[in-house]
Amino acid sequence: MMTDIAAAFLAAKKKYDKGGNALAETLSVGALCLETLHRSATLRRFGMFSGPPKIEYWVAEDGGALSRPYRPDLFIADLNTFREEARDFAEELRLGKSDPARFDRVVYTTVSAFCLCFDVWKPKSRKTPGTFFEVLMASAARVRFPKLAMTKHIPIKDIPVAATADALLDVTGDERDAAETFTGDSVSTDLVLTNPETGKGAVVPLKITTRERIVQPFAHQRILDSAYPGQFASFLACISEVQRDDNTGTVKQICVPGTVALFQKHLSKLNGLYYCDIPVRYARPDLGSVIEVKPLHLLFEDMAAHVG
DNA sequence: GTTCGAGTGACAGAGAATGT
DNA sequence: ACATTCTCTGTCACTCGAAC
Repeated sequence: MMTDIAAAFLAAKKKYDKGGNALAETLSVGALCLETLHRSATLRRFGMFSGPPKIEYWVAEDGGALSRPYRPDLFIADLNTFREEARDFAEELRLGKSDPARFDRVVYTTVSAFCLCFDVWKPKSRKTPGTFFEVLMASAARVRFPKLAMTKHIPIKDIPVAATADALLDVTGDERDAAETFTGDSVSTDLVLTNPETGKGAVVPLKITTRERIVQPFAHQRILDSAYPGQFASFLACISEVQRDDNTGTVKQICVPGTVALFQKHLSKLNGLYYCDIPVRYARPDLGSVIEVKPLHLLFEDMAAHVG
């Protein structure tokens, strides 16, 4: 059964890589995952996030293998309901306006169903769920913004290194010459949408979890700020930040609010953090006053506002 | 073939919270 | 007051798959 899911995903990715619109395909993969979970796994309560507020999490289980925790209140468990919601979601994207709750729930369910399948039946494959999230959101963006150019890389051309980086090192003349003539630089991200008319671009790093890589979007934004001042804005899009604690039967939200605030104040400014499932710690006003943390359905609106 | 990036389990140190 | 446990954050090691 995992071969079916993997094959369906591969076909969708292939179409997306070739520049096609793979939204319908990725949503179908989500439905296939949901169907497979109902047929071959048990969906059951796992435990609570300690809060406040307390939040209930469920897991998928098969043959002793447990999935990551998911939120049943955001997860469309019924297959027929999901198919209907997914169809409406795609239609609304085409029209350029989305129902907020539907947007978050469809994305959350599609990605979570895929993750749960991989957690239970192909746990060694760590990278694939993140790629799936990327293909889904990029395909959705392609439908929502047909006029914007879509890439994954931003070339950094002909910018003297001495002018872009802070003068932290007192390099010798030879070293500086070597650095200034290096021209192969490029910022590699998940998704970049650029308006050909205004030249403005939205950079969207897409991550299942930011843990361990949180510095990356800030570093990229900093590079872009010095290479193309005022042109690019970053919108960090994530699903959730949770981890099972099997010792206590609880769910932990893995957050680094101090680090995020520090980077936002002193490294570079992201336009915002966007979550399907905003971690409790990130929803608090002390962090919100430093960086905006919003539900995922506002992502496309905010991107549109930036690129014009 | 090799290299590289993404995601995850595990763990360590600091400091806070709790127990005795 | 002291000891123990918990929480928060940062880091390492590892695997897989994509890219070269």
